[in-house]
Amino acid sequence: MKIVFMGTPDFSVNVLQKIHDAGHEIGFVLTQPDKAKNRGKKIQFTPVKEKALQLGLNVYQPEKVRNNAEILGKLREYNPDIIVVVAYGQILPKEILDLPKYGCINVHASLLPRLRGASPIQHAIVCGEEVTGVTIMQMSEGLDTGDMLTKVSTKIERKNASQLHDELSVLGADLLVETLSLIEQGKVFPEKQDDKLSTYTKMISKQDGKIDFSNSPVDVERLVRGFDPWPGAFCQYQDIIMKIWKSEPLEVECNKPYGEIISATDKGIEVSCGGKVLLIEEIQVPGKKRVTVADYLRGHKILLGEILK
RNA sequence: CGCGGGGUAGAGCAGCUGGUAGCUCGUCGGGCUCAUAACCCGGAGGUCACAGGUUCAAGUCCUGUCCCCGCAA
Repeated sequence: MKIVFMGTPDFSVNVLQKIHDAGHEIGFVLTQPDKAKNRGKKIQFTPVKEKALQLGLNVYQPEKVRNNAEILGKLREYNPDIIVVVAYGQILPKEILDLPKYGCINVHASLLPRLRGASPIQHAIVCGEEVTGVTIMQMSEGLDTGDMLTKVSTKIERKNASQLHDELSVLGADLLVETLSLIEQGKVFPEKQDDKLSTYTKMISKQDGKIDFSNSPVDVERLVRGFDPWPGAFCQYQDIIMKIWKSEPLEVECNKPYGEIISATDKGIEVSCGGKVLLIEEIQVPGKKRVTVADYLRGHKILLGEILK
């Protein structure tokens, strides 16, 4: 098929690669404009741009696709059979959605209609879902509201966001390629989403990683896992920010003030949390790398009775 | 040139105003013990990121480079 690809972050890269590997013709690629990022504010290409250039594809990076005559012109000129959108980061106007023969399809990292929106992977974990997956849908004007074409699911178990992200990226890429051939053969059967069952996820901000020790240890552990590697779950110990990367909820009653440090051994830091106990096993302080609590204790002290907040 | 912390034994850290490196753990050997992540004795292990410079002498001061990380975006 003649395809135009739109995507931006790492999650999209696998999909682009596999479409290419499957032998489809990719007319060009749209990705977000390069931005000054990270330490030093260096201009960085988006992951999709990196991959597209490596594959020898044309790349365009419009600030806005809406009301963009140039992009619309290029699309009309190329006349793709279908547009594949994976975490592009811009809302497509109706004139683009309706342009290709098969319209626009989107790879979304959740089992729709659950977890629509910007951060389905992280929130699948944070919200305590047991199963999540990828849905390929026909795009419509609403946010992740289009008809569903195909799905694949996986158990979350104790995966963190990074692991789940990588897994869903691969599953999604394979599913998309499969879906493309189903579309070609006319074998897809669009299914409407039941809006009553829908949930939405908003964009994550740094502050969302702040731990509230009045919540249950199970919830806190999910936050830790769901926000690994970004933005990370954190709290304050004395005057430093302490990130928590691994933890374990303990089924132990505890009536100490929320956040109070009960013990600190090579096994971890036990902290009062929502009436029970959370065992903190891996931490990070500013300027340093992630370390196990055992390692941290080799060179630092953790004062019992201090309150994490 | 966004702000800042850091690179010292396998791991985590200390080392003040310069004088050939120390702590905890691990590791190896021995001892004690019914036994141990316990305890005792002893040992190995470090070009102090890299390259220059200042100095009688630099991990410790100066300059440059590389790498890691927190914040901010």
